[in-house]
Amino acid sequence: MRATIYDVAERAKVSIATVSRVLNGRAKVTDETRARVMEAVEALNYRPSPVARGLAMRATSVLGLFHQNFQSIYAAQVISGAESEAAAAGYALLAIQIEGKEWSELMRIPGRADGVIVTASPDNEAFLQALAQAGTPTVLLGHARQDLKMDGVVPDNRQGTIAALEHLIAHGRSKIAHIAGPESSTNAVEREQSYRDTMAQHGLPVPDGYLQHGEFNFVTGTTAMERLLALPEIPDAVFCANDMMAMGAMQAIAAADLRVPDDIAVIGFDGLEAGEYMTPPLTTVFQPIEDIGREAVRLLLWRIENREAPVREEIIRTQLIVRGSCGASAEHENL
Amino acid sequence: MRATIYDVAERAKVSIATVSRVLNGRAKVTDETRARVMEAVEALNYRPSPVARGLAMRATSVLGLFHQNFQSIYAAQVISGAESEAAAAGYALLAIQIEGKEWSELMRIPGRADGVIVTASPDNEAFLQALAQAGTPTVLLGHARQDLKMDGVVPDNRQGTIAALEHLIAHGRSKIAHIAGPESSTNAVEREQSYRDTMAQHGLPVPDGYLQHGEFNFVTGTTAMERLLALPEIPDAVFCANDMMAMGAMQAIAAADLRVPDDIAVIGFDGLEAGEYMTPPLTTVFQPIEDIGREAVRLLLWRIENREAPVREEIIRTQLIVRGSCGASAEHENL
DNA sequence: TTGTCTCACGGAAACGATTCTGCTGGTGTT
DNA sequence: AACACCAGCAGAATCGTTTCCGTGAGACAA
Repeated sequence: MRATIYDVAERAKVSIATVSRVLNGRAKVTDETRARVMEAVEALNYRPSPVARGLAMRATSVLGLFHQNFQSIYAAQVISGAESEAAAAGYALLAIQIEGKEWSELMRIPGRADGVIVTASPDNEAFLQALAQAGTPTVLLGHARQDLKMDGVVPDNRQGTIAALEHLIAHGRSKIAHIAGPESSTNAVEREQSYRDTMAQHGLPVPDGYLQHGEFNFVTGTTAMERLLALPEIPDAVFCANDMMAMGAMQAIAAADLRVPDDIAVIGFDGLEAGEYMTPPLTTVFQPIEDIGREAVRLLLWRIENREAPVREEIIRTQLIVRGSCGASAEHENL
Repeated sequence: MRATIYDVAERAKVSIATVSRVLNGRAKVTDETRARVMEAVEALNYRPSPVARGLAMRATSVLGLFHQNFQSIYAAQVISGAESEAAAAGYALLAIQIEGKEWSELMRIPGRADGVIVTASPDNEAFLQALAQAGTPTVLLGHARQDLKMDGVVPDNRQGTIAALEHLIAHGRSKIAHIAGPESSTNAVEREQSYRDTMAQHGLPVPDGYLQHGEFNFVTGTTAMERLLALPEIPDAVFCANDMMAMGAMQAIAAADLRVPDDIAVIGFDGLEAGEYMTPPLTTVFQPIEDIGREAVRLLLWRIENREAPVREEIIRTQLIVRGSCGASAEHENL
């Protein structure tokens, strides 16, 4: 079996309290005793039990990350950023997919973690309520919630959407459609609303059918675009709520023997690496997804230390990256 | 604070032992006492502490998943499959990126988990040795290791590679290049070796430069393809060690004003959804990545129950999916 | 009635850490 | 020489469970 603190104490001829002190450096210990303890630790290959420590300290050094499901490059990047940041602070990361689980099932996690990060979504409301009631420190991937005392990390969807649309408008497009994401995504909802607002503000119409919905993946981008292409008046630009759908849309446009950007301009949202290598390269609203994961962890760790501090919301800036697919890249300008 | 088992016992007027019995159903309890206990549990919103339980039972109901890094759709799918399967069995999943960490740092995880899944790689050797020495139940994403008593889950790289190459050969291609993955991936190494073997077996040459290496992502697929296109004799087919690089290669081919599959046939490996929607659709060796994650968890849970059983290796079958990019799709045949 | 057996349940000892409290012996002051 | 003081360490309580062992009460046979 694994060596325990008792084994170490016995070998070093000290009490377990002293072993603990040496390992945590929380109190004065003679150099000589320290050396004896360290020797025993090495010899026995001792590693403190995180579980026992967790019980004694009422803290697990574990964070939980909840997201609808993990089968996307978006989720992968959030996890990657969050895990790096957590590990750097000595925390481990539990990854949990929300989809297909009852909230009561999800509530078995808080007992294992010191805090959790949860993607905001109307679907999660019951779960969030339970978390709030349990007093689990929680950071939302989405807007902060004063009522639940939960902090938030959220990309600037509105600003990003406005940048994309105004860029299209400035370059002469006016029949601009939108392929939105699912209603379960607060980001998608916000981008959709910003699309409506911005179009209205510029006096541009949103004809029937110009607002299509997808599921943030390639194939629903394609099918949504196909619906747009079946409209009586085909749009001259499409703003997509994420890059995967934008790539799917480009595929549908090519399949219809139309050209991007000449016939239809396309702009995505995310800034995925793959978009850069499309033909033409995808213009996109970049959001640093890994940084969002990192920032969520930072905020959560801060919250764990400052339980009573007022709710915080971190807004992550987005940035329009102009490439070929919107018909206004540097190369195009030079033609 | 959270209610403990003592609070429940007090309210139900029973001992904590009885509360434990009721909750775990391990012994006979009167219906009447059971009801009293359950009432108290509800009223106090009691949830047993997984940490205390873990200490008492010497089991955490947590599994660890280690992978080089999580910034790929491949990693996302492994995590997704593993998490689903683990959750179904009542386990939670810790996700840990190996890259950038010392093995001693990684060894802080085993104490938190009942077992771990690790992607096999020469880079991880020291870590694997430490895991074996610690006696942590371990399943490799790769070949089983008799010497370390670790089970393995591995796709049939050889069979998949042979299927892809023989398909190309059967359709008249003979100047077949290979874009391999990094040496840190045992899957990549196996595919590369199988490529050499199969080419040799068919008496086909592998000229200088026909073997290029990438890093399993889009951009290195593009650059590797560019190197192939700069060769004195351009290949008439490229077999890529994964789909992302294959898509990158197609991009490079298009940029050189050559046509897929007419000038150069392309086959990938993975079966990613996105490949289906390329132009032309990507022919690929499909491997069920999520199932690999699932199977690894199943194997690990079995191993935890059967510590002394002989080492097992699960081989996951791959399947060639013929689409447009190899020049032999059904549509093409019908021309 | 007495003894035996079984069924429900209570008591208490783990599990492996942290940490509060208090003891001991050496140093410094007067 | 007497005392206070402090540094360094040991003892023991504690965290919240599970589970072994034991006990009292009731059922049943003798």
